[in-house]
Amino acid sequence: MSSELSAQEPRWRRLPEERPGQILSAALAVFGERGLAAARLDDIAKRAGLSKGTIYLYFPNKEELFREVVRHTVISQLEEGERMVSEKTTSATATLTEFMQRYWAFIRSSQFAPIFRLIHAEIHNFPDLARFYGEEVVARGHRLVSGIIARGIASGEFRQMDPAVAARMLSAPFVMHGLWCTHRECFTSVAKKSDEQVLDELMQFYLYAIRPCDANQRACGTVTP
Amino acid sequence: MSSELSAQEPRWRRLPEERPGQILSAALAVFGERGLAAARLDDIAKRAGLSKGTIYLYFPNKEELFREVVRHTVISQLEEGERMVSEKTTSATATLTEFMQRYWAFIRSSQFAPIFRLIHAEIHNFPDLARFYGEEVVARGHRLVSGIIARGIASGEFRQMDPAVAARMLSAPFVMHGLWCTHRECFTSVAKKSDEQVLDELMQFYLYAIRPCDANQRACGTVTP
DNA sequence: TTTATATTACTGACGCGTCAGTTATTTGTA
DNA sequence: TACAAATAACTGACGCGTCAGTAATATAAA
Repeated sequence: MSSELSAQEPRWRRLPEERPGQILSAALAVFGERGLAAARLDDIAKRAGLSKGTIYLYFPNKEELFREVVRHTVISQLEEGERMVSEKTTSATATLTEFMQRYWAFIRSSQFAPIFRLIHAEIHNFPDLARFYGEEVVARGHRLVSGIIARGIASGEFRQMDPAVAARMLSAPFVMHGLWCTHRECFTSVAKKSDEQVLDELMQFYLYAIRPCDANQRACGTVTP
Repeated sequence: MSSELSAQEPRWRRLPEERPGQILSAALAVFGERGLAAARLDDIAKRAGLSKGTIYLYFPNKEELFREVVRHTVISQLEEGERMVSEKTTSATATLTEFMQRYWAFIRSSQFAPIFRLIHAEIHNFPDLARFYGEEVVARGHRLVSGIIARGIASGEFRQMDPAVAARMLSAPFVMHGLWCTHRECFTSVAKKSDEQVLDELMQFYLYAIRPCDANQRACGTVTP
């Protein structure tokens, strides 16, 4: 009924190496759209091009699959971040500029928004994952930025300030603008802006916010000890 | 069997005026914790101190209850915001400072985080609600800030810049820090900070970011047309 | 032929929504 | 004021659909 003459294309192939990855990325997509509870394993299976039973060959249950989706995605992002870090030692401003460009690209990638949504949606039910994310991703990212900022302060490129605070003040608008841009149809504030424009606005605003107040560098902004 | 001597305390009272509000606030709490799909109507009923059937006397189904929760909460917040706006006409800086204090209080209230979570979690399933939120709350808030900023630019209190951009750059870090502070146990970056400290950091950073570059006011930051 | 891999068909728990029945309150009547 | 009768508000058990998870079966590879 299905295939007319079908030169015996096998109905399916054994791909035990690739399955976990296929399942995880399909699951990320479906979880990201529907949320954990409303996501159906049948939909994940269909999206991954296999059947529901197969998922249970690789993951013990839905909850553990969810955990693995988050861990896997977050960790792969971390590793990508690591690569970004081990870089040249130009001026702090140049380093920061490049960091912001890459950070924005990461935030606008297809992985960021769903993971953000999932973690915040399930923060009560999976406090361990949220903790892991908060420490291994958010705090870690903040520490990375902190380092650049501290270097810039020392060199006189940036004004005197708490680098940890400065890191949060960079991260926060990037993340929020990422969310807004992911749903431009809802958030009219960024509806007519391109990603490049938004990045530009973010960079200009931030660089102004951390620059020394006068050319010949003396501490002026209030310093948080 | 149940009540020993019980001077016939009635098992329940007829409160048709108050029921919708009770149900809505219980629903906000449960939806906020569990998400739409995982929330049980029995739990909402229990929390509101009544039975599941009663909910269906006031709301046609779970989905419509959800819509009403979002609309009701968002609108009541809007009205509170309106009241805040119709205020004195002091300097733009003073107005902005007071706005930031109230904005932070609102973001740290018990209503903000669950609503934010719900809207972002269900953005695919309830695009109408998300749109409503994006336009009637986010964009509207941004317009409000825009106005203050524009006034400050005109008076020379703030540097030359696009007020719409400035509004987003205020909103974004406030919202993100609100989320982080709501889950301090996960986000170590703000774990040891009090709400007041965080607000202080936000205000100082932002006010520095929008102040004119030199005392005798000339445009200096790059201006986005 | 054997085994690992995958599919299909099935089961059982769970929760939404319903509605027959119960309880509080109001209204009519003495 | 007392006490039915009528009505409005509310309850909770149950039907029914929907999946998560499992068992039985099929197919590819070795």
